[in-house]
Amino acid sequence: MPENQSGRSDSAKLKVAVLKKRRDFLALRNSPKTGAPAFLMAARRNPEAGDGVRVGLTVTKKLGGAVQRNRIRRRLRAAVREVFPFHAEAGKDYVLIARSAAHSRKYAAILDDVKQALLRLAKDHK
RNA sequence: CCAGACGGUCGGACGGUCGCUCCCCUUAAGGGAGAGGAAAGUCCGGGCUCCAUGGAAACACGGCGCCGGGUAACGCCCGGCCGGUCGACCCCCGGGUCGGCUGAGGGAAAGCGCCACAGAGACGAUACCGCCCCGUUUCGGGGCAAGGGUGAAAAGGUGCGGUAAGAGCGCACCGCCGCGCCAGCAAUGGAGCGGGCAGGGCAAGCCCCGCCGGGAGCAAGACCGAAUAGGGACGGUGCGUCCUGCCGACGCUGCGGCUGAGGAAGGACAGGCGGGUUUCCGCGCCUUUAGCCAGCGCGCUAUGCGCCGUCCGGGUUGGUUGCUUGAGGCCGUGCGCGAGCGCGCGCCCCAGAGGAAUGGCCGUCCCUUCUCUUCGAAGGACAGAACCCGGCUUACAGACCGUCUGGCUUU
RNA sequence: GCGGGCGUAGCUCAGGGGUAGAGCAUCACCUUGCCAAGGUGAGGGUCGUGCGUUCGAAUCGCAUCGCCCGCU
Repeated sequence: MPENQSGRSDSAKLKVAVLKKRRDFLALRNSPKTGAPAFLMAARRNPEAGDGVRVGLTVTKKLGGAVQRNRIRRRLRAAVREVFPFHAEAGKDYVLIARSAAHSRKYAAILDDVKQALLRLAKDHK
């Protein structure tokens, strides 16, 4: 896999869990954010995340009907699955808020966006 | 062959790789299944579950409405009747036949209400322009409702006769009303006889008649139940009070006082009457008539608060279930014009998530658009299951099939 | 899942079968040295969309689109 060159090795992959509770999403509202053409990313250190990370997706009704929203959610989830195990910070909660460009932007570009956003958030937090 | 209308069917195909949800099997591996015709809107009808295990009637409210059939049921579907409209043909100008499309299509001799403007007159109404007769012909009296005009609608239509002019005044055809007859399960139709003809429209206005409907909805409902907090019972223990205090579903006195239709704080912290109303029958459950205060009587030796332990009840996050085998699909066959129904001991099992799976990338083919010489580039209609069925409605690129209509070509 | 409401002038709203209206805003004129206020007048409407009932629909019925709200 080329994605692990600047990140962890295969053996050190992080476990990625799903963020489910509404209060966890609300807690992320005032956390540091960074933007990308296809989404907005917020992160927050949370002991409940444990060794891995937890990720939640937000796709609002403003972005379209159920078909459009499903497609956006699936593309973002595929990107998260590829990038997060190697570049995310352990013990953190992440939330990605989708924007309308997530529907038509090239998948390779989204992969790069996710990676850059993770690096930016890690640097800001120091 | 092309175009249009209507109806029906389908609605991208195959493969590689990395993943997701469920099921099977398992040490691991592995195998199988995985969105729609509308899954949508939530407009109807049911199943299922709860509302206490109920029953009956009336009222209110809501819905439906030609007839027959289909169905678990329907406001759906099928067939028929009648009406409207379009086309073709027949034909004595009126009508008939066939075909397509279409109709929320009971009742206006139960009652109430509305019918603006225009117009002379608009609901059981009317004589403006007129027509005709008579008279002292600018005018008056009488007769008429055929013609003009208004209007959505003006008291049957057309023709002939008739008349002073007219009029169902008379006649023929059509329409209308009544009567029985025939055909049909019925809606309705047919011919006959009689009557010269009788005033409308709106019920998607109130309403009348007939029929139907108890309410809520899988976040229904059932089960298991952590930590913490809190409730109850019992036991132990410490302290306070017994000049007392406290309790009582004990009683009395006080036209006593204060508070009371609330405030503050905290909390998941148990609650109330019983289907929209009424009546009748029958039944279950809860509560004790606001509390505090003062005094008296009676009763009790305890009682209150804190801590510890055991048990019990409630039930939150959460988990399990309901949850997918069903008015099921396919094939064959019989009945029926059809919607559909029956049969086979025929074949099949076909999504079951819960911040919610069916996705990412790549290749070949099929379409569409662009460039148009190729190479090539972009894209794939409408749209995503959430308890399950039957319908309706709405959205939809393109392909195919059938019926009808029109055009062109050929024989 | 269940239920309710609203779409009318640029804005806020009346009108519930018979010619579409009010206030504010806009424009013009009067008034003033100028502006504001005031006065007079004018323009501005697919009544969200479609189909139907009716002689006639913003109004009645059905469907549809958009927005808002409540309960669980």
